[in-house]
Amino acid sequence: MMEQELSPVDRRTRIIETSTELFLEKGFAGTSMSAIAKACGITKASLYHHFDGKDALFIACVTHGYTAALDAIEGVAGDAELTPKQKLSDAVKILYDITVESNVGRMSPLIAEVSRTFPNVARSFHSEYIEPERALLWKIVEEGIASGDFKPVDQNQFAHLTFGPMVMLSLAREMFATFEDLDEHFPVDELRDGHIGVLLQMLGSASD
Amino acid sequence: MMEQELSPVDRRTRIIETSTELFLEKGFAGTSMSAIAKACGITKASLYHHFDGKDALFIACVTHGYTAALDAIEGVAGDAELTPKQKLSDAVKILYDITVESNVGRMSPLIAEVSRTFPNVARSFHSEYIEPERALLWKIVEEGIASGDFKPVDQNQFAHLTFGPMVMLSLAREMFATFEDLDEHFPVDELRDGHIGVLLQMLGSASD
DNA sequence: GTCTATATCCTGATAGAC
DNA sequence: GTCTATCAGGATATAGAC
Repeated sequence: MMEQELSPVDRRTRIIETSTELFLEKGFAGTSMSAIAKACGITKASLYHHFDGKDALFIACVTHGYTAALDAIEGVAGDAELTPKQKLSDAVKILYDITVESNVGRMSPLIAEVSRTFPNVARSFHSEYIEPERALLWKIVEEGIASGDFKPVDQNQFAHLTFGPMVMLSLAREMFATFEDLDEHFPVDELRDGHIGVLLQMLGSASD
Repeated sequence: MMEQELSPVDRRTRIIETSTELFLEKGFAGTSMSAIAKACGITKASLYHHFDGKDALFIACVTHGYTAALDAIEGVAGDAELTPKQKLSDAVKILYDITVESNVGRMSPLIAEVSRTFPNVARSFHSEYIEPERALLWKIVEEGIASGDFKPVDQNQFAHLTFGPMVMLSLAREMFATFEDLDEHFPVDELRDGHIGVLLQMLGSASD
């Protein structure tokens, strides 16, 4: 099968995905437009045809994938077939996937890097991604409290203890990405499942 | 009082502290040697007299402060006057201080940024800082388990749930450093105290 | 130890042909 | 939309006087 011609939007998406990889590897300032162009197989001038500049490209990278990630959690939160306990368990599993594995989730150190230079990037990351994510999770907990499945907890405290471990795991796996024994030091599935157990215990819904 | 002459080692320390601030603000690649020299009130050439290059300076910044941070926790872990519960509570408080407020703790996004370029920096951060920190905390928990004050828990799981929230808090406060309502979104003391409560609950030592 | 001056390379970004 | 060629500025790093 021969190489398919790409539509403009697909080509833009390809550039975004390629440059996101590079940003994640070398940081924002450490990734040059030349390097991105080369990785995309085009010249710098062509790259500048698609994006107004490095800042605009970076912002596109950060924004890309917000909705897909949020939709995944929304799918669980809105599933009428599931009990609150199942919803929470499934939602946290998806959040681990998003935070630890996906590009959106792995972006946090990059946001920190540019937070002073592009405060608006941090703002949008917070309002368009972090806040909706927290709200979706909290919706599940609130429902469980209302139905009597969960006992009342403080919202900020619960978010702190839910997102904290998975964010650290994501950060640690970026920091120590070159370790050959990364999975031994930071095993995602094992830590995630134990974490879910503790959260259900907190909500007074520990054992079956 | 007139400006005191600085010893060579103090001058080096001053450069390290000044450049650490800049690295934290703009990242590694985003901070130039010119900017560092200017902030230190010397020229680039003088800066290169003290450090072999940007890499060496950065590594000095990361390494600087390991011991001071670890000594603080060791002081609590070794205090014979305290009960295991008090030790744990005090240690976590100190860990919050270190992780959220101190330069060493705030370095994580920087390590992530350079993790592929300088894998040895990540290695040393892990072996000289992260691992000793985990070991000191675990020593407290083990003692509590041995004395019957705490019930047995899994080491990795406990570390995941202890360090996770504080690391995320540190990262979030870096990411959203420009927010005027930062303390409202991420209040350190409140989240920390609630977190300690949950940890003690996990260890079966919840209420007095 | 600090300076001025400079070397060398790479950066983000653009002009204009095809 | 992609290319070659080019710009002005900034990057790391060094040479050599004081």
